[in-house]
Amino acid sequence: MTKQKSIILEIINNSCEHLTAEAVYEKSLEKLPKIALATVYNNLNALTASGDIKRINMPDGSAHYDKTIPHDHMVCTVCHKITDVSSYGNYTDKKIKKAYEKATGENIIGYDLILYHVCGDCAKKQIKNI
Amino acid sequence: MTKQKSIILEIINNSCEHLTAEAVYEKSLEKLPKIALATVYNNLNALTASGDIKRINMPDGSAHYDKTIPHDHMVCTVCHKITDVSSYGNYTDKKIKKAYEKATGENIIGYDLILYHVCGDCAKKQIKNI
DNA sequence: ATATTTTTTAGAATTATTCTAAATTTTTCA
DNA sequence: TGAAAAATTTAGAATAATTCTAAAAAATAT
Repeated sequence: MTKQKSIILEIINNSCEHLTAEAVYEKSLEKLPKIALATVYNNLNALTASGDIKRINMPDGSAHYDKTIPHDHMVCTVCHKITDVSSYGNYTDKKIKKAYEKATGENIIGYDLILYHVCGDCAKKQIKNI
Repeated sequence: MTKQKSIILEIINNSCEHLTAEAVYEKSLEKLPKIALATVYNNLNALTASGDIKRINMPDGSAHYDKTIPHDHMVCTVCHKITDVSSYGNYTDKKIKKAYEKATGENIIGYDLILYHVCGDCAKKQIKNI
């Protein structure tokens, strides 16, 4: 575990946002002004492979990095804002896994779920434009 | 609806695979030897925007295009093979929407679900390697 | 403490995708 | 129908995200 790697992990674990590689790079520059962008990519890949962080792929193809505390994402189809959604409180995740294990006969290790909605701000704007 | 557009739509609707833009381009060359890669990208974007096809973003960041008949995807975490999973037979999709509408208080328009498993072939190989 | 291995750095290279401007095709409607 | 307008296609240049390379630095093992 190098300085670079631990700072990158810390940045992701301390952020409430869903950072892109570029954004992680910019934040890491504040702590390590000499860090290379390639190092950020290396470590994001390594941390994703080891399961310490999670990569989420947005519908527009952009990659964001996230903590591993299990949760789902809800994306506004208009402005693309990402909101975290707990997948725990209601045990939905266990239900989903069970339903799909039954349907497929496979052992479901995990899943990624991205929900789509129109956020409050965009809904307001849409009403105005009618 | 141009020749190019309709051929691209046909390729995606007649394929059982999950084609990348490049793969769609190669298939379309068989029918239209002069088609430009940019035309393929233009039309994939247009068809996605109009809802005639669907773009799926794999965990490794690669984009694949798919028919719009609603279904989910199961990806092998070892070889990344994609398998279609019906989301209809068991009404799971309605249940998922309802559960998350209750949890978030939002109107859920839709969702993308990617399930992870280890496929039969990879499971066999893993056993051998122990 | 020295050798070996791993990681970092900086910049070049690659890949996927988008942009641009001219040519072509399609659509509009007089 | 046929000219004008609008939209699409083409080819290639441009861009952006990511990976690769080779040397330097840091970490780890002996």
